[in-house]
Amino acid sequence: MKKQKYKAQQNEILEKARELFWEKGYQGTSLKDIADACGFENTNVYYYYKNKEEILFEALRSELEELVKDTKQLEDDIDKNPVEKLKLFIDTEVKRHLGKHRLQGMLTDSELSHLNPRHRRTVIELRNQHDEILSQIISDGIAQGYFRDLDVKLAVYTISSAIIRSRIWFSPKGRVSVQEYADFIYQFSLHALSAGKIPANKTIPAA
Amino acid sequence: MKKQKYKAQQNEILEKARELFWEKGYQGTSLKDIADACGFENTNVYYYYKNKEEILFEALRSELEELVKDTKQLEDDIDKNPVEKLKLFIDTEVKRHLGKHRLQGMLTDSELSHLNPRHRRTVIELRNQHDEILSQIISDGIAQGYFRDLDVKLAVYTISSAIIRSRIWFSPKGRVSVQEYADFIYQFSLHALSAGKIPANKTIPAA
Amino acid sequence: MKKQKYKAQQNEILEKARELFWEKGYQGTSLKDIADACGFENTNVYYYYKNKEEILFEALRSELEELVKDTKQLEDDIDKNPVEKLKLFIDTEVKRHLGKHRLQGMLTDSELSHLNPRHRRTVIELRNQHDEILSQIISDGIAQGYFRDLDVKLAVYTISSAIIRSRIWFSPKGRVSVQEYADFIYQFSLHALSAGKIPANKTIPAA
Amino acid sequence: MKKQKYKAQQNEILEKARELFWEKGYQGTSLKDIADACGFENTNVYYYYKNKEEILFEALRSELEELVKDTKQLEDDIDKNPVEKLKLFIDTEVKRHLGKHRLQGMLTDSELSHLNPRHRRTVIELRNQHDEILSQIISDGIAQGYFRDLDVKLAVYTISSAIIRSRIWFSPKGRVSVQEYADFIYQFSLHALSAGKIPANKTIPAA
DNA sequence: GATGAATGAGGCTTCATTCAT
DNA sequence: GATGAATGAAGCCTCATTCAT
Repeated sequence: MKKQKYKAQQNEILEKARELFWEKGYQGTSLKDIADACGFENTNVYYYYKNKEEILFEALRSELEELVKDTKQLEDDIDKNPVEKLKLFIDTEVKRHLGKHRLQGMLTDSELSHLNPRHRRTVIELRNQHDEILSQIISDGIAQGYFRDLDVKLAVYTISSAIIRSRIWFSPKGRVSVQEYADFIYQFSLHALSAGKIPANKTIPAA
Repeated sequence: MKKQKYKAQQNEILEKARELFWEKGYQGTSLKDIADACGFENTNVYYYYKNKEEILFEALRSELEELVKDTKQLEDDIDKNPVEKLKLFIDTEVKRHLGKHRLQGMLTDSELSHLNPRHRRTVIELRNQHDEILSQIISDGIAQGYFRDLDVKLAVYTISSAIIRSRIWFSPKGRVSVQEYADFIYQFSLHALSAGKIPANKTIPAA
Repeated sequence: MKKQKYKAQQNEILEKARELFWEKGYQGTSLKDIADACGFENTNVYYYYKNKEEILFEALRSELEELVKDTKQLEDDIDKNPVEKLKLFIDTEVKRHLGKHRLQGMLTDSELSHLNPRHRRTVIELRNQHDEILSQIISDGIAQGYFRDLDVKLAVYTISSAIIRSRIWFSPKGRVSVQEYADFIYQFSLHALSAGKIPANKTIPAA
Repeated sequence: MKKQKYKAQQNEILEKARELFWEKGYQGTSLKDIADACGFENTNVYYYYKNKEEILFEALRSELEELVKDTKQLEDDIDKNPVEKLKLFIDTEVKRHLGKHRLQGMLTDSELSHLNPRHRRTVIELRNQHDEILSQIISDGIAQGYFRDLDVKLAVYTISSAIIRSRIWFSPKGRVSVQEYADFIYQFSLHALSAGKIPANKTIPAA
């Protein structure tokens, strides 16, 4: 039971750290910022984490794991066609990134350099797993004639970029809702990928 | 011309700073890093720039100005249709970002917060100018029936995101050349935007 | 009481800082000087004070408050005539400035410019309060015929100047004791102020 | 003739330095401040002075020499009695300090520590000479029965303090003119010094 | 479980000064 | 006579981290 409280504290630190890391970057966030957000002192953080780098690592790892978990199930779902899967994938991702319980992290780019080599490998491995899911969807889509024959890797990057960078300009109070944005990305990607013309059959979900 | 040497040094500092800012971020780059890259001491940088923030500002400003200058001419070009303009726009941008004389910056996102208010306004103004060019192309394309009726602003963000983030994974020595990547983005965007089916007339440039 | 130790450290820093500020001026005193005098490292000072300016402010504020507190009681004392009050005022001030627990500061002049506006206002307000006490004594003395009719403000400045600048040349081991000096200033001022001749009645304290 | 221009430049530097030293203190004034005030570059100052300390020394020395020169003549003037001399001395000093061609310096107190030992000795020697003049006037006054028997040294310090510190609060545009202030100090000092009552004979100059 | 107290590394910046031109 | 270019010392300050309690 003691351990539960310990874990809970760890999680609170992690959550606050994620918010701050996203807002101000890893270097722009001090341990004091994190501790302040949690309502205790600076030094208490060290009771829960070895150092700042470990917090970053846990933040990245846990977020990526959630992302992978959420989308992994699509891989083995044989009841859905690639277009449906694309829609679900994008929906899930966008909501993860922009929705109420928005992921705070995915700072995987520039912040990766602050990880020690072992941690860096772990995170990259997770990111690859994640990319692989979308990759598989697109490959299947091409094989089954839904999508045109294009460079799958580039397509994955392009779609991911749109989703990740949306955080920069998206405002929850803005003109566009999360669902609308998810639909937009879906439609945009679908048109971009689709073979010649978009088959107008009912297996293709409308936005 | 004594001043030329001064300007040259300023430019060298700017260039090195851009590389470092991109690699390690603004906060992750120390003045010592910049000075080391230039081969002189720390403090000599202050002979050329007032402070670190000014270096960031100049880095962002000059790059955005180049970008705007490069694409601005498309705005008034009445000999080209929106599809052609889209291709040229993407080509120019991708090459600027990934090509030999690659821009080092465009850190416009998280680093914007390190600018003082006046500088921030200037940079945002430039970025808006830049976005406006692509925005106009797409609007015209819709009006003229080339593109389907979609949210122009979101489309601009999406395409820009793909281009900007390409820096993260693109490697000059990789499988894909700059031109190939530019073509990919063009095709991807064209399919994403195009009205129902892509009109097969000769005014549409192939990749 | 954990807080007591904290306050004690703050006070030690303040005291050392005051000595150093007086000796070498605000700008001439580095944080390292202060820390060295306290026997710890540079950075530990920031555990107790926000920055150097705050130390200066506290030094000035606390000294002026002591001074005001010491002399404020004279204002409402109806059992003493202005001449007696003048003697007490000068006695108190001189001892504060030169005595065993000598004030280290009163650098109120040139150092005022290093305070931020809010702090500056506070210190000036205190200084005015202080001047007002002597001012009132002299005004009363004139009204009651003890002193000749002169410019009260100039008289306050003149007497204060003599007291404050005494620090520059006064040496505790010198020819003149603190009490002797206080007496001198009193006699000097009394002669300077007194109406025509010094009334030889017993209410006038000898030096 | 060449030398004249050199001297002229030296003097301009000195004058500007004095103004700045007085305004912001020795440490608060940078060589760039001085050079800016003179309209040339930083480094050019070294053509005229060995270093910053030498500028301070020259500033102090030249001012004190002027002061001494102005008042020295009083010493041997046998046509004036001590009271007249006191008036002239105070008049000269106050005008020097506050008048149109106001001395900029007399920073002799805290700034003395920035001088090297040799320079410090020179300045102190000059200051003593200066004090000696006033000292002699007062001594004579006592001997001749004009003044009461008091501690001459303390009297000199007290009067000097009033004059020097007047710079802190005196404003050329204020309520009190320079002449009025000089008169005030004279009257104040005269009353303070005078023997018993002020002899109402015509040898005593009115303010 | 958490705080108090202190430290050392490092960052940005200013500035007196030097040397070449 | 004056500027250009560069440096090294030093200053203020932040911050991750440690250790004792």
